Amino acid sequence: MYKETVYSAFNLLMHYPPPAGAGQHPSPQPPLHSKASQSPHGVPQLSPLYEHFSSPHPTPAPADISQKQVHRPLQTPDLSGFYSLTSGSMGQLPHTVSWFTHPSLMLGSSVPGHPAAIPHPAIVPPSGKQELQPYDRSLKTQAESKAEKEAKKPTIKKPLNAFMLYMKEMRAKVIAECTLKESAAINQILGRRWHALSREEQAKYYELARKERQLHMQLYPGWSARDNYGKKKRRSREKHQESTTDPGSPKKCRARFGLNQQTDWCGPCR
DNA sequence: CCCCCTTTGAAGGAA
DNA sequence: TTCCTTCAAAGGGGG
Repeated sequence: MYKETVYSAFNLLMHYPPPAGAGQHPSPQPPLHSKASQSPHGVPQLSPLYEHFSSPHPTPAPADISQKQVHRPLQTPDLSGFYSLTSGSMGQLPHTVSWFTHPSLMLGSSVPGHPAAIPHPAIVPPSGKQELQPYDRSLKTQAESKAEKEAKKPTIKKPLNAFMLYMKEMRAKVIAECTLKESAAINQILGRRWHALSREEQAKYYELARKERQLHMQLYPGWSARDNYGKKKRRSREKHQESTTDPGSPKKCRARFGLNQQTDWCGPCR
């Protein structure tokens, strides 16, 4: 059933491409959920994409989809459109960064008892593991059961941003080139390469990320990034404090030295 | 077993 | 409006 929702959302997007000019600027796209009105590049923000989901398309607006999307009629997936989008209009991005393969958006059937029921990769149990066999439930209080039920609620992951999509695509290549395996080191390289990309090249990923966010919002209308706060164990605040000797990340370093985050290199961190 | 590291960007809350 | 915090992915390292 979820698949149909994905296909529907996908078809929706195919019918309602980004506004004219979208994707021509590599600047981050306007937040779909909110608030900021200016991109880090200083490029005027595009209008919210919700506008493109209004009539005349018969598909209900996001607010209408809430809680009722599973009842939407099945739509035939338009795979030709999908492939043309990912390998054509979106450049040479591999399918690994497509909506259908991106774990946070790749949906499986979650219909209970359905023979083909496959858990949704984006909706993962908090532990990421299968549940153990229940022990004596009679020993649990109602409050405990409630708390446990709450804790076991599946997690809907955040949609990937442009850089995350870029990382997903380029990681294997960097690993092959550098024979490195540590993700921290790989990510540093990817961060530098990201800044070395032209705006046109980055635009592909910003556009893809925008569509990811849009589809995510379609699929989970009431979802908030805040929902996942606290689900990860975080390191102590003390460790987050910057030391005077450690230059920190290039981002922080640029901020400290008053450099442009988008165009300036951070010498000490390079 | 599970958190840390490391990156950028999005989002939300506080000031 | 600005600043800060958290979380998305990834997988080796280390407690």
